[in-house]
Amino acid sequence: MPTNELHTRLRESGLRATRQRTLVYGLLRRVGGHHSVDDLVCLLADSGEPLSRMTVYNVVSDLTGAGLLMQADVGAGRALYEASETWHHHFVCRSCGTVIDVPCARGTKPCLDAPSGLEFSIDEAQVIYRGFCHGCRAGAHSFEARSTERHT
Amino acid sequence: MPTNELHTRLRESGLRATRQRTLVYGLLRRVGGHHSVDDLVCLLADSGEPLSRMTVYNVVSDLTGAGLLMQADVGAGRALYEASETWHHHFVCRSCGTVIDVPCARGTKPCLDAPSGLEFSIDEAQVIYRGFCHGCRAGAHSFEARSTERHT
DNA sequence: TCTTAAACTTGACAATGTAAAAACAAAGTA
DNA sequence: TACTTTGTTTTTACATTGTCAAGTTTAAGA
Repeated sequence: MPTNELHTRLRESGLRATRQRTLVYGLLRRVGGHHSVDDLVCLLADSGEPLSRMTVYNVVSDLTGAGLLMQADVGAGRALYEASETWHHHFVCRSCGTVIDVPCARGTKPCLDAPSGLEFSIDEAQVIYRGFCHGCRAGAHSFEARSTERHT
Repeated sequence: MPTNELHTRLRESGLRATRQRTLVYGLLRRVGGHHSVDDLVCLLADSGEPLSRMTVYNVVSDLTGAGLLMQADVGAGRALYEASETWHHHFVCRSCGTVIDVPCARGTKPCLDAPSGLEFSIDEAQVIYRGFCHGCRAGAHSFEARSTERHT
C-alpha cells in the first residue's frame, strides 16, 4: 500500500496523517504478523526511521482506537498489534509462546453473543485459546488436526 | 473452609501443603473476587502474615497450574487471580477497569469449540468481553439488560 | 504564509514480572 | 522421633512494559 493511500486511510479514520502514524501503519501492513511495541521500535530503528517508544505507544493506541489495528493481549504484559481487516482470535502456545491466528466464526465485533441479562454493554469479545502447538506437544491433548495459517 | 480442608485440597492436587499456599488459597476463598499479586501481598501483610512478592507469584502460579485458582488476563500487565469452582469469563469496563464475571455456557474447559482443522491442541479458551459498565455508559452501545453477579 | 490545536520527543518513573542462590521446611523413611 | 531428600521460600537484583509531564514540533485549515 503506497504512502498516499495510508495517508488517506488515516484521514478517513479521523486521524491526522503524521509521518509517525504512516510509518507504523505502513510497517505493520507490509510485514504482517503480531508485534509488540518493542518489536516495532526496533524494526523502525533498523529501517532508518527511529521513533520514540512513547510515540509508538501513542500511535498503536490511536490506530487501535480508530480500528486500523487490532490489539491482542496474550497474557502477562504481552500486548501485540497487527494490521488486520477482519476480527479474529489467537492461539498461544503454553510452551513456546507462539501466537497463531484463529479465524472468528462471525468475523465482526463483537463476535460472540454474550449471555443475555447482563448490566453492561459489550462491544468486543476477545478469545485467547491456550494449549500446545504442533512442535511443543507434550502432556495435555484435547483434540488435534491439520494446519491453516500461521504468523509470527 | 477450615485449614485442614485447604490442606487436603492442596495435597489432592499434587502440591505440598505449605503455610504460604494455605494462606493464599484460604484468603482467596474467603474474600472472593479478583485480585492482583500486589493486592494479595498487601492483604496478607495487613492480616499479619506477610509473604514475599516472589512467593506470592510462585504460589498463584502453582495453584493455577493445579486448577485451584483461575487466572484472568484483563490486559496490559493486569493478571488477576480468583478461587473459583467453575470455568467462566470476564467483562472489563473500558472506562473504569471494573472486572465482572460472565458465566460460561459450558462451565468446563475448554469451553469454546475451536474451529476444526488447526495444527495445535487447545485445552482452554479464555474470553474477555470489553465495553462499558452500567455506571460508565457513554458512546458505544450494543445491547443492554439487567444484572447477575458482580465481584471486585 | 500564518495560526492553533494536535502530535511528538525526552527523561524520569511506576508497575509488573523474572533470575539465581542461599536458607528453610514438608513429607516420607528408618 | 530424628533424619534425609527434595521442593519451597526468601532475598536481592534486574528486565520488561507501560505511563506522566513539560517542552518542542508539525499537520491542517484559514
